[in-house]
Amino acid sequence: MLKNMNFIEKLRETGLRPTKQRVKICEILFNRDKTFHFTINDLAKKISEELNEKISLATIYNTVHALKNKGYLKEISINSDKSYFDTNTSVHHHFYDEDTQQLIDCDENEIETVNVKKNITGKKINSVEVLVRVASNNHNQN
Amino acid sequence: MLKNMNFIEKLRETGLRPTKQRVKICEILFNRDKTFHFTINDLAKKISEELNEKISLATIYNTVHALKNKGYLKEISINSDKSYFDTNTSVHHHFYDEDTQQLIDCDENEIETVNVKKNITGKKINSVEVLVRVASNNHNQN
DNA sequence: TCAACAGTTTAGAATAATTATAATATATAA
DNA sequence: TTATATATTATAATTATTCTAAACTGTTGA
Repeated sequence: MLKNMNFIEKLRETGLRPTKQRVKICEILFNRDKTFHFTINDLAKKISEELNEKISLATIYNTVHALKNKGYLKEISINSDKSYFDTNTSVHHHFYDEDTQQLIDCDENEIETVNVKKNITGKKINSVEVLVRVASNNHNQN
Repeated sequence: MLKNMNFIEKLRETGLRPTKQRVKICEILFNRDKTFHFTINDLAKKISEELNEKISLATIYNTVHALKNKGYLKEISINSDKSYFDTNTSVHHHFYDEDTQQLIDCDENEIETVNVKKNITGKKINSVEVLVRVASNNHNQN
């Protein structure tokens, strides 16, 4: 998925026009070794730091949503006040460090398969994900 | 926890002044058999339906947060765009129906104990919760 | 190559959810 | 019952996100 390279082709393949802005954003998001967890705000900051030119906030929102809709990004809700995106789009689990408010990916094999016994009639399960909240001291654990 | 009754005493016990508004809100939230999942908006609507007098939105926010801080409510993040509260404050799991956007509680025994193998050094685990997303058809499963 | 069109970007306005403010009101302790 | 601390309220402010409409750009095909 969009790793290391030629984002122009990658974007085109999925029907997203490879505009200058989209390509730049892809470079920032996907030209890295490990998963990147970010908020729109983080991303906007990174863009203005690493790039010379500015990209409008509206475009950042649009692009992130376009990438999300094409399956290149995944949205994760932890806090009501922040929306995180994750470049790791597989079904996987997370640790959330309540001290630093950081998200940490958790490999499938680091949490034993979750056995769900309940069934909602007429519905099928789309995903089963675990959130492990950690902190160094006695925090309020909401 | 604040079930069935005398909310005046209950509130006082935890250092929350039992004002008229807080007692009313407690009655709406906790005078019920099953768990109540709601957004601030849901609650505001319910208040204006079931009560004659109005309670200001600011008060509703303040009260919900006060109740949350005292451990009477739990906040749950599913969508970035909605913040749910839950009158069931125990560590427990949820089903989320993506068709209806409804939260459904899941008893501890309906999901087998989750075995977390990973450790974050220097941190202790506060909670381990599972979110099972369900839908009737092939939905986008973000 | 280039014109035409559809899709995209942009600044700024609009909206929605939440929080802050400051005046008024209320609960509680003495 | 009075003084004081705390709560409520309407409204303003703030924040995150989405909308809008004009200007711009990528792509297609003549």
